Amino acid sequence: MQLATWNVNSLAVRLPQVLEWLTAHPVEVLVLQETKLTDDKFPQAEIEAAGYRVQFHGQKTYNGVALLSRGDATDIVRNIPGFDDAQARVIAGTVDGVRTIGAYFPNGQAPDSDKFVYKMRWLQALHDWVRDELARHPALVLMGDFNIAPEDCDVYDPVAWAGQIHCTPEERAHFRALAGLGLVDAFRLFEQPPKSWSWWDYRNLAFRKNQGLRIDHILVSAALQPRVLACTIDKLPRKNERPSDHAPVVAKIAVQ
DNA sequence: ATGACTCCCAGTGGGAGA
Repeated sequence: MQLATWNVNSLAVRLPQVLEWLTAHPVEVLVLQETKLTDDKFPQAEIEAAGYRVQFHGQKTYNGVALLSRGDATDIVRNIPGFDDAQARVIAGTVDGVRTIGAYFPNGQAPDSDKFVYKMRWLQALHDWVRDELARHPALVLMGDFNIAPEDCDVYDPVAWAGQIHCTPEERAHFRALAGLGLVDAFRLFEQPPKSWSWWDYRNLAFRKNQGLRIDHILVSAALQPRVLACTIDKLPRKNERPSDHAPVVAKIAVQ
């Protein structure tokens, strides 16, 4: 089975691209971030017409997440239980025996900002919740827009980005803490082309110059790791006429 | 270079994203 994550930066704008991508890549699971739609405006009928079930959790203007699946998704959770949050950032469900968590991690804006403080609180709450989820569901995938570049090799200019948002030691420590729960970065299980990014700034011809960051990730639990067959970033949608600034990340997992 | 682009809600500009 294939699972994918994609920050679409407005599903209202990107729905045609998502449907086109699903036709070419009929993955079993796709989680979306930054849908930017309240639930009453979510394009449920169009997605179901494409052969997917869908769960969603959105709000006006910002954030918003969705879980698309071929099979039934059960035990749906919206946002982090016990963490009071006005922002719609998490959707989880169990599909084909795999506990699937789709998340839009806070951006954090700048290390000295209130938004960074929120990002740290959110990361701690996510960590504690995922630890509990793993105890209940050994086969687990945590994927989405992490807004963290875990290593310098995930940054096109690590010197310029040193200490900047997405690259601070605090954010990277949180990423390692998630790994410490027994989760592994599926992308790094395989040899990858150097300068592999999942996001490129809209500005300054960044995509054409391949100046980007790898901040969208698929983390798999230890129980699932032996079943991971591949993990790739699909740059093609970034070449569309009106692209999201993020590209989809796809993992292939052997069916038991 | 406190920029650049895109989205949203707004309303002929500004916040946020990363």
